[in-house]
Amino acid sequence: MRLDNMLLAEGVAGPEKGGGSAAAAAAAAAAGGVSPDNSIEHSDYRNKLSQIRQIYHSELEKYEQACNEFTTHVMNLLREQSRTRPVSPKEIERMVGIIHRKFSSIQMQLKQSTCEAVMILRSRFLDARRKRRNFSKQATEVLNEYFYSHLSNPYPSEEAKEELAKKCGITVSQVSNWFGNKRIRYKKNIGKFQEEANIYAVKTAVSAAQSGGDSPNTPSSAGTPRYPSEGTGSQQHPLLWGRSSWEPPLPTTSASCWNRSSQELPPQPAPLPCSLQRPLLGLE
DNA sequence: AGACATGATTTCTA
DNA sequence: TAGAAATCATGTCT
Repeated sequence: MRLDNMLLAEGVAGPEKGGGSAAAAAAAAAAGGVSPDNSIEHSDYRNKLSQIRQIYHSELEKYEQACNEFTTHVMNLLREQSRTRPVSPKEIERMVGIIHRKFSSIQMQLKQSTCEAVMILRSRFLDARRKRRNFSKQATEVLNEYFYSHLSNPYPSEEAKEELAKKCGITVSQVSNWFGNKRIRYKKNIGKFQEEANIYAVKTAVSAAQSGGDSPNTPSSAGTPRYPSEGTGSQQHPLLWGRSSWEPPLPTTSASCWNRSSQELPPQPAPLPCSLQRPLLGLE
């Protein structure tokens, strides 16, 4: 029964019209992404689902036919036997019951394997990792601008995340993912990001100079040359992220760690690891 | 084809 | 429960 329900829900069993499209739409919605080529993948999903559906129905038909044929065959046999021995209606009923049970268990297997096929298709369709798309250049730019102009505390608030998400045309959780990835990758390899940081520092500085104020997305904080001083007033590199005392794997360059607690409290001028004593971003 | 980049997921922790 | 860290899976570049 559960298998039946599932096949019905997936549009494999049940009426042909629109079969699967609802499920595909639901799957697409669950996937969360609003990719431009969604319709392509959507139709791909539908095609595959209708393939499964076709196989399922043709197999089902075959089984039903075979079941009927076998039943009549057995009935004929019993009829023949009734000439030589008494065959009660009860016996006939029993035989038919056995045959039907056998065939329904075969049908069950068919349903089960169809369900599996649908699940695999669905998981492929839904698995966001499989359909990962890089963000647009403009979106990455917006995120990077925010990140580098908040280097001292790259933890956007919920509102900031929402605003960034809106600007970038992505979801809030994608923004969170992006910042999570960015923070960890930045910390792991600051050297590699210095050039990028410098570029955004210049950008922010230029746009600040042009607008004669803060850049629109960095209302309260300073851009990179002005950057890390967000709240600290310190000229030291105040990067102190990381909820636990994070130690850089290679304390060669101006390593840093962020402190989650620094989100709530204005960053303390405080105990920077010696590795933070040098200015960051190759601006020394 | 392989290396690297990057978005998403999983696991763990405070 | 948000974030760190590790890892996965795909995209992109050479």
